[in-house]
Parts: sequence; structure tokens; C-alpha cells
Amino acid sequence: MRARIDDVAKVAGVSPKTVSRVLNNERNVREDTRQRILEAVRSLDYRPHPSARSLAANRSFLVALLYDNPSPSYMMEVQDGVLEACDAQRYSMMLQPLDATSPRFVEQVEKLISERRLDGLILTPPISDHVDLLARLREWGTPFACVAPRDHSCAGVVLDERRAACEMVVHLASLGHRRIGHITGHPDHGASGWRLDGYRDGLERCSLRYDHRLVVQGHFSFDSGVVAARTMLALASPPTAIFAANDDMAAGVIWAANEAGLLVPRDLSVCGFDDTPMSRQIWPSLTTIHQPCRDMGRIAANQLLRAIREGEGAMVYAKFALCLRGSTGRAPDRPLRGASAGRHG
Amino acid sequence: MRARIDDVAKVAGVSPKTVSRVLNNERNVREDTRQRILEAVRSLDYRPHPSARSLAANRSFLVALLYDNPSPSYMMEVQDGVLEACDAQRYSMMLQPLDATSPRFVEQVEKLISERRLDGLILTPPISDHVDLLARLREWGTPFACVAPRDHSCAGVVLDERRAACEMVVHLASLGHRRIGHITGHPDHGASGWRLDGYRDGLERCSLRYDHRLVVQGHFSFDSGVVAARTMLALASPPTAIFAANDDMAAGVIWAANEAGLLVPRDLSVCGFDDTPMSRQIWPSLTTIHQPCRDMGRIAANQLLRAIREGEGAMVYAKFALCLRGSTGRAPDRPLRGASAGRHG
DNA sequence: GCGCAATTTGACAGCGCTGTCATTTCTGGC
DNA sequence: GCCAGAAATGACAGCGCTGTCAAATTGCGC
Repeated sequence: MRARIDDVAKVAGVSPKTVSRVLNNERNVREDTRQRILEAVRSLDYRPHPSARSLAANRSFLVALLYDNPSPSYMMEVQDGVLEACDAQRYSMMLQPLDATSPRFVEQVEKLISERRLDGLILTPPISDHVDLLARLREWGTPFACVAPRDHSCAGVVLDERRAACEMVVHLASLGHRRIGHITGHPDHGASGWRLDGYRDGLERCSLRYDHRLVVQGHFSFDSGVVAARTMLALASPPTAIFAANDDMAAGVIWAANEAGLLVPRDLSVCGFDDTPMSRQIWPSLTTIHQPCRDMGRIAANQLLRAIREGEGAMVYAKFALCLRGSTGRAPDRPLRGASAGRHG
Repeated sequence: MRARIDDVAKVAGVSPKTVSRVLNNERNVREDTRQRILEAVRSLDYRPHPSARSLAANRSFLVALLYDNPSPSYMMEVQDGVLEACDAQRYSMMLQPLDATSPRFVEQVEKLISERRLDGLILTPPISDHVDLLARLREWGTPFACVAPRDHSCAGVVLDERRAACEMVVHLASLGHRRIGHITGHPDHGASGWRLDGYRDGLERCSLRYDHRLVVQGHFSFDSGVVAARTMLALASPPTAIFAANDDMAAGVIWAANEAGLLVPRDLSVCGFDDTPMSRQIWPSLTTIHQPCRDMGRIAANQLLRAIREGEGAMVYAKFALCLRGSTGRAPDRPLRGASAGRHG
């Protein structure tokens, strides 16, 4: 049978309360007492009972990671980071997939919090921008941290995506591209706006004119990338480079280029955003922007735990990195027209 | 303040114990009493306290999903299925990434079980084949369920991967291919053996000779697929079709084919296994075999919960499906030699 | 209407820990 | 060596539920 706190107390010659103090890193325990207790814990291989602890302390030591994100690689990395941070602080993480567009969304989250007695929440895009939910959480006093929210006035973590997108466009321009297209992301995601803004910043920095025909709405999905690329490639003067707001859509662009008989990057340069594993597995490998998702998960969790303990967490800025790979190259000497030139030609 | 069980009991005019009986679906409660209690629960919006419940019942109502699998899409789907099943039965799931090759692996799992007071485990490949761990779990009497284990004598779920692989090879042969290569998976995964066996079954069914030069060891990674494909394509008489044991390696094959200037599927047919999202995002889209990962997660969890309740669960067989897409086509009239013919020719 | 077994319900203790607050021990200044 | 205040420790109750077992109620054959 497992040892209990009273057993440890007996072995160490103290009261159970003092053992509890040591285990919870409370102050006001003499160093020799602490050592004696830790030694007893070790010798008995004592493991505190989580349910007893949370019942008595009136806290669950449990946080939930809320998501409604179709990208498994993104979520898996964020998740690993969150787990890492929670483990380190003896917290548990639970996972909750949700439909953020459901009319009962806020209600579902409320139910989750009260059923599981959650100590806090980590919100990922697009949930991190759900204004109703954020307002309610503040009202209820539920601690939370956001990954990549539009509004930076809460605890969490963000990337300077606008600057990243700008740098990508500048890079394309440095390769000689003058007609650079952009496929925007899902309108519910803050990232879509930042990336579009960054695209415009980049054009401006390179003195390129903004052309609305070169900006097509996508939804972060592969299929929407295919459709948007077809639209752009059918223009009278199509772009020589397309910057998609994420990798899935960029893969769609490459797909559409292949379909049209274009060779990437000879006839068309393509780049994405996110650095998903897939971006290295397609031909040609995709030029993209790396987000440190795992770090971001860890940071968000740490800020949440700080908010739980100290009442408030901070908004931390994470670093991006351009990944220059095979899908971008020098602009063709003369712009090509649609599907007129391709590998089969 | 949240309602407690005593409040419900008072409103319904019964003892707390009877409320507990209703909430836990115990027998021997009169129907009208049950209804009265459910009504009281509803009117007070009562939510039982998980920690109190698990402390008193001496069970955590918590299972862990153990994984050491580099494929985020696979794990994410399994995970979603497990969550679905656990939610439905008022169980919680926790996630535990592990390094199955660590010498302290079994010890870590033991620690996890006793620290979290886990009621059971779900093991995914390659952990589901860790014989030491399985032996210890049986010794400790810890309920567990396996996803795709080599040994089918436990609770869990499997696919007839051998037959799936066989059908894929038969399909390739029906397209006229006579030299069909195979890239095997990671040797620690049971799936690698089944898929290889199925490959040999398929050859035999089509009266094709097994040629050891056409079978190259891979490790389920994209890079290992590239390397293996280069090896095979450099043969004096290279294959006209390559069946990789998973999609990541198949993507590697397509990459290597592009690198060698070969056109898929004109010069080389390629197929994979798993039907990852990536398989539809590369050009050409990948012929592969669909595994119902989400269903498999759900089934595994349900069998585990049955094992927890009733002492034993079953091994359930899930169904695969061939996905015929763009990366496979009719065999070339005359086999090509290595990189001698390509799009740039 | 009676007796006996089966069904339904309740009383009570206690799961293993921590919060509160009281008590004891230590520390430093005189 | 004494005292006030700070630091360290302990006694005790109780967090909210369920297991055990006893008590009350019901059903049924005669």
C-alpha cells in the first residue's frame, strides 16, 4: 500500500502539516526539518494523492488547452510545450477540442470550467480572439493565457507576424519579383490580418504598388489555396511569386502550378507561413516562416500558471525565422502568361 | 456557490447516498425517486466534484494516452477519438509523450501510474509492442488497451494491415507494374512487418518474383524515404512502382523522383500508407491506404473502459480503405533507366 | 393479514490532504 | 537573562463524495 502523509510525518518526527508545507514549497520551515522530511519522502517513495490535495486545497491543479484548429502539427507542438510547462509545475493539462462557431460555445466552456473545476485556460487561435469568451472569462475571474491573440492586453504569447510577412515580401523582391501575389488566411484568425498588413508593408518598403487583383481571400486550407492560385494564375498578367498566408495554402499553390504546367520556382516562386513538417516534404521544399510553436505553448502555459499564482501574467514576444528553401528563386526574365509555359512544353 | 450533493438530497427529500446512486447509475433505485433526484440536480445545476468523487471512490477516473510517435496527424486523430470516448463515459484523458527507447522507460510509466493514480492506459505504436512494459502492466494488474499491437491477445484495436498492403500491391500489378519496390518502416513498429508481409503476399498473388534489391529499409521518416528511393532508382533495372510503408516516406520517394528528373506517375508510380493530410497536399496527390485513426482511438478507449469496469476488453478489428489518387498510373511501356528520362529531357 | 426474502434507502465513517489559528521556539536588543 | 516580535510547528476540522452495513420498505405466496 502506498505511503500517506501521516506515514511521512511519523518517520520524520513532525506533524503532517509540516510535511505538507515542505511539499508545497511554503516558507517558514527550518532547513534541517525540510531535509529530514525530504529524506522520509524519499525513503517511503511517497507520492501525494492528487485528488486529496485538490479537494482540501480547493484547487484542481488542472488547466485546459482549448482548440479549434485544423492543423495537427501546429496543435501537437503547442500541446507538447504546454505539457512540458505544466509537468514542471505539478499541474495537469486537459485537452478540449471545440467548435468556436457554435452558438453554445461560451456556455460549453463555462460548463467545462465548472465541471472540471479548472484553475485556468489556454486559448489558441481562433479561440484566442473570441471576444465574447474573453469578456466572460474576465467577468468570472477565470485566469487564462492566449496564444497569438489580436489583443495583446492579456497574458500569453505572440509573434511579430507582421514583420515576418514583411521580411518575406522583401526577400521575394530582392529576388527580382515585382508582381507578388498574396493569399490571405481565414478571416476569423488575427494572423490573417497581420500577415496581410506585413505583405503591404513589404510592398511599400520595396516601392511596389499594391494591386488588389493580386490579393485573394483564402481560408488557411489546402483547397482554398488551390482555388486562389487558379484565380491568380488566370490573370492577364499573373504574379511571378505568390506568398500564401500559411503552408497548407502554399502547398495548394504549388499543386495548382503543377496542374497548370508551371515549374516551381522557375516559372513561379511560392512561399508559405508556419514551417509545418509538410513544408519540407513537398517538391520543391517550401520557403516559409518558422514559428516556435512548442516554445509558444510552453510560454503561454508558464504565463497562465503565473497568472494563477500571482494574479497576472505577461504577454511575451516569441521569435520567428525565415526558412529559405527550394520553392522560391529568381524572378523569370520575362513574366510568363498563365499556363503557356510549363514542363510539358 | 456551487450546489453540493447534500443540497440535492435536501431538495429531492432523500439521503445523499441515494443521490450518489443515481449519479453513478447504480441499480436498486425506484424510478420515481430517480426522477425526483434528476429533477433536483437539474434545478440546482449540480455538478459533482471530481476530486471528492475520486478520493471517496478510490479511483481517479483518469486514463493516460502514451505515445512516442513522430506523426502529429496520426496522434491528433487517435487522441480525438480517445477524448470522445472518455468524455462520453465521464472519464478524463491525460497525454504522455515518452521516449520508448529510454532505459528508464518502464520506471517512468510506473511513476506516472502511481503519481496520477491512473485507472488505465492506452498504448500507441511503438509503445504497444514494448514487451517489458506489457509484462509489467499485467503483473501490476493495470488495465490497458493497445492500438495496433503485434500481439493481439490484449484489449485494443488493430487493422488488417497485411491484407491492405497486399491489396495495394495487387492494384499496382493490375496497372501493369512488374518491378515493384518496397520501403519498409521502422523495425520497432509491428506495422513494418505486416506491411512487408502484405507486400510479399501481393507479389505472390500476382506471380511476381521477390527481389531483395527492391526492398530497402526505411524508418518511417521523410528523409529515410528519400535515401531509400535514391538507392532503388540507382539500380541497373529500377522499379516502375514503389510502395512505401507510410506516407512520409512516399513523399520522400516523390521528392527523390523529382530530384532525379522523373515524372510521377509517368515514369514512376508511388504509393504510401496512412492517408495523412499531407498525402492530399503534395503533387501528385498520393495513392495510399486509409486508417480510421479517430475510430481506432475511440475503440481503444472504449475497450479500455470496458476492461476497467468488467475486468476485460476485446481486440477489435477496424477497416482500412484503399485511396487511389494521382501518384500511381499505368506502368511505362518500357522500363526507364534511372535518371535518363525526365521532365527536363 | 402474515412471514420471509428481495428491494430500496439511510446513517455513518473516512478517503488523504490543506486551511485556520493557536502554540511553541527562536532571535536580537537591551 | 529577559522580553517582544518573528519564525516555526502543530491540533483540528473539514473539503464533498462513496463504501459498508444496517434499517426500512415492498412484494409475494399462502
